[in-house]
Amino acid sequence: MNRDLIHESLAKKVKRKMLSDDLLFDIAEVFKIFGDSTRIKIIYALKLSELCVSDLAFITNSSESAISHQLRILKQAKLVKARKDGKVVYYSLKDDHVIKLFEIGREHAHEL
Amino acid sequence: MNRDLIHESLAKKVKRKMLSDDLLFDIAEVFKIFGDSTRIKIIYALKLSELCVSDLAFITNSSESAISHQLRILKQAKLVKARKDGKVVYYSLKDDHVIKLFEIGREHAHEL
DNA sequence: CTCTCATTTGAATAATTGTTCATATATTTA
DNA sequence: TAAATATATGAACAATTATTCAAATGAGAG
Repeated sequence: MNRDLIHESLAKKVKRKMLSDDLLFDIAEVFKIFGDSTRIKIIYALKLSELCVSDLAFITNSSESAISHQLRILKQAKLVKARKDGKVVYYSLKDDHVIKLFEIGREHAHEL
Repeated sequence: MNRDLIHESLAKKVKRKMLSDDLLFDIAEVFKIFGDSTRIKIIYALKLSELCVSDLAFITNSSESAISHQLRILKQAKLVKARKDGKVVYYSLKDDHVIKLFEIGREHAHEL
């Protein structure tokens, strides 16, 4: 790991220009949220309409518990917001940013 | 999992409009690639310059082996391309799409 | 041809993570 | 108040995955 650098000046220059580890970590975290089939399904469904947990369970063919766990993760990541009405909790996307990220991922997936 | 639907007609309508499981899976796969600190570091470094394995190891403070493993994943996902010159293999980003995705992730991370 | 160097590869390990199951909470209804 | 329903939660389990280490390629230099 500490051998001589092949392109010392270039490598050092790039290293200086790197974003902070913290920021790069946070960026990776954002993508990690999108990197799961169930969550991507939830996001796309919520792009179409505000929905409650059992709707999402039906739409994605998963259990209510699994959906609830994933919604918690999406909420913590500030990608979805919740609205409670009686026993039912309605979820929706937090902002258009989420849709934008989804669409670019979709474009790229389409290119494969 | 098979109880009555709360919003039957809405849920069925959304389910009909869902993208195919295969496509949604592929979209999640794309994001999964970006969802790792080491790979995000590699991507950002390659955004700044074409670099070889040991450059990347130095820049990201990882072992050459770890970088090589991750580069294989990035190459399989068609996010980077390789050019060999003697003993050295130079890596670079495959297209601007990668940068676009990175930048949107960065914007979102910034908002947290 | 042998030595060195850059990279790759495979197996092993450790850590993370998504789902399930059982149970808990909260709210409505009888 | 008790029963029913929608959602949430915690622990356990299985599966995935990133890194490390040792060894193998592959290419240039002596």
